[in-house]
Amino acid sequence: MTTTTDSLSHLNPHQRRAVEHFCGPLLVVAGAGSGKTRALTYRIANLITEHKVNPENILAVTFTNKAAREMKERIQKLFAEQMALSEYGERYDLLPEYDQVKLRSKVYKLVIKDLWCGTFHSLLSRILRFDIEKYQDENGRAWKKNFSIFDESDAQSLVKEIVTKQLNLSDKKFNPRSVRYTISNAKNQGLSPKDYEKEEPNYKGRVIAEVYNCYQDRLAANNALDFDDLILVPVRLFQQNEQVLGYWHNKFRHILVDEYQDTNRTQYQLISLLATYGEQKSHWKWQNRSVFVVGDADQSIYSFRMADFTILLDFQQDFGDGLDDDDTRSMVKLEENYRSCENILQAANHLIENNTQRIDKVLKATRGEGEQIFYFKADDEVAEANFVINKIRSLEKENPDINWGNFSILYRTNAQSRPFEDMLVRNGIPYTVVGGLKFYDRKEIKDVLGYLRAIANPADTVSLLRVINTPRRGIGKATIENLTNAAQELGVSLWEILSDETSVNTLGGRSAKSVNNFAKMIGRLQQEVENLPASEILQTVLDESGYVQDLHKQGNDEAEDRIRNVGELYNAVRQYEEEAEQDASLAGFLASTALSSDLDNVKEGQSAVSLMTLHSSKGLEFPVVFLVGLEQGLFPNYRSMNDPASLEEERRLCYVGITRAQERLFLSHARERRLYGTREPAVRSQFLDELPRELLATQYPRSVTYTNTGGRTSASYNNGFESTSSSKPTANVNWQVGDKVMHKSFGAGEITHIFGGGNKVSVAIKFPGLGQKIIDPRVAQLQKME
DNA sequence: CCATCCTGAATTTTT
DNA sequence: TTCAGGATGG
Ligand SMILES: Nc1ncnc2c1ncn2[C@@H]1O[C@H](COP(=O)(O)OP(=O)(O)OP(=O)(O)O)[C@@H](O)[C@H]1O
Repeated sequence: MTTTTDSLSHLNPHQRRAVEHFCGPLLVVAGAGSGKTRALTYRIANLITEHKVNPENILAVTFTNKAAREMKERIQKLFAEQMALSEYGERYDLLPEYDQVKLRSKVYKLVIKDLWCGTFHSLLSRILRFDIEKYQDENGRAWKKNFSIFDESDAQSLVKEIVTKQLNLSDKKFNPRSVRYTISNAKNQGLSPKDYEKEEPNYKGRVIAEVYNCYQDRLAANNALDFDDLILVPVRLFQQNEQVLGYWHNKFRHILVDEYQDTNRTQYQLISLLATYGEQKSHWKWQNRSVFVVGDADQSIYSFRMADFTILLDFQQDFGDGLDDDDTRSMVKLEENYRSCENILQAANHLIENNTQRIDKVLKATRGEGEQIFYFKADDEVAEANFVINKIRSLEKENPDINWGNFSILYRTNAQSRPFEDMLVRNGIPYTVVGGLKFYDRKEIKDVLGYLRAIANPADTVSLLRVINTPRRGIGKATIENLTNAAQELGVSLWEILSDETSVNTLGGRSAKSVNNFAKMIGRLQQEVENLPASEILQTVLDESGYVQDLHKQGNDEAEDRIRNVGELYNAVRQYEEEAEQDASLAGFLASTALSSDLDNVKEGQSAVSLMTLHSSKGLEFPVVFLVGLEQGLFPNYRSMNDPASLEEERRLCYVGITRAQERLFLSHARERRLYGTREPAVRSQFLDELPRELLATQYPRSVTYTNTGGRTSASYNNGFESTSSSKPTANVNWQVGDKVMHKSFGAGEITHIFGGGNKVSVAIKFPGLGQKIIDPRVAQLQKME
């Protein structure tokens, strides 16, 4: 028995059909947790072993870099397991560590290295490093292969500058953020500035088209692309250059796309071009070629970024045989859920049925009923956090085989993480927040990357301006303006002025010397970019720019932090060089930083509670999930409540959240929430009412935790649907030294002393991280923990 | 040229 | 509440 058939035993018959699919189009549709991603992963392995497909002919698109990494690891493991049997006649996990490593690295060289597996953005940036110089846009703009990738804040600053400085418009009327958003949407629909103007033939439309046009000019002048270009440029390039398309069409014989419901029109076009060579359907050739997509329309949650789940619904017509479900050979449905306990699954299924824009699906449970879903109503966001962290503590304590990494807290907006973080810190529980401020978005990191970008891509004026006087070198606004103006007058890049000593001497005034020194440093490194490894370039930048020195001089905690972060960046470069699958160049590293998301830092198996938005949680799973902030206006978000389609997307988001849970699900909301510093009353989310009541518990069926001897449980655990009176002092309890207690604002602690007796008791409690406090249990709300 | 204080806007979601 | 960007004064 070969291992392929062995691994097929990890699949149900429908999955197996998907996995064994060889040529032609195939759509796998199924609800959450039905093993779509697993099917896709196994199919890659199966193509290679059973059908002898060369890994370099496979293109696998995932939604996040993390998903790509995990998929590659999974495939690596599958092959290592297979080779362990064939070469050692032994199960992989029984081999000594040394042989495991040897096998893994062998598999890496043989299979993984050549596999093109990543997000649309990272895969296409790789393609562009090869071929972008063959591209020209409709205005003759062109790019070189050392292009920079501008992140969202670069893009927004550019738009702002164009609106206010170049076109002298009011940024009140043309808010740079929303203009940038509009441009981004246009690009994601494949519209050029001219196309956009045709679509919006009014004043505003004309202005935005004008900004868009200038924006593209500026990008090109900087030899830079934004995120949207990474998709759009390849599509245009493929459309205008048959040879280039031919090369990639020929290379990628088998294309696989995960989370297909969240692709947009340009991404779809790209897949379509690669798979069909842009030919009419009647000319398509499927010999040794396939398109395999998996998705779930009910989990489409990225329409704000122009994702369009009708692309998934249309797959059968676009690529498939278009036959109905009973006769089709180009679609497989998976109907068993392997992730969640039945209660959780039922709640999710019930909720999503409230959507009208959907096709009904079957999703059956394979796991037991599980515990009831627990619903909690808190007084405010602090009490909500308190509830969640208490629960986490007690579950962790009760179950020896549960660790912090099994918990996740999911919310609608990043801003909600704060109270949970505070409470986790207080309790000394390790946690990771995904999203919010990304590592590569920190000021010090962006500064240092600014140097690297200016070195890799001299045309990158944005980066040059960022670092020319960071740290301060006495190059002021006036000087910079002089230099920039000169560049503009001459129609050359800023760098061409900077790098010419004479020009700088003429224009630079008193700071000419500083400018020349700066330019020499950058120039020297530009010469070395081809010869030196990226880490060495970074090291030189750090030594010569004075950046770290300047931080040392500041000497405060914040500066210390920054220095450490810069050190982290150095490690990241080193790691990149070591793993350097493909493109070990500085430009390659810079691309990876621009495209990295915060999720990528969350390593499997690290024992820390995860906090993230519902959007970030897509595709993940956790034994215990807390879905928090279920309030009207927050979730569903008020910006989505007036439009039925948007409301349905919010509901899908809720569906995604619920279906992340494997064993336990806790839902919570607050009656009052701080917003911009003021307290606002909050109403429970309609989504709570859309769940089947009988599945929700508001108090524990088996009284495990939190029961006071005095009978009544703490106020918040009463009939949760009624309003609760929760500021009730603690009931009469016999306190003892050593008791573990929970305080409303200080969190968990342990009693170290008892003072007085009878009615006049006060207790000393030691709170981790807060020290010892003396508290009157009749005033404070104190709960005894089992 | 640079540090500090003050004002007003911001929170939907992200590759 | 937090933070970026502008005004102000050294
Ligand atoms: N045939 C199977 N037998 C047992 N467990 C399975 C099987 N297929 C998948 N699983 C498990 O079920 C869980 C969900 O699988 P997977 O992530 O592939 O589902 P999915 O459909 O991609 O989910 P989502 O829609 O949420 O992205 C995983 O833990 C996976 O290991």
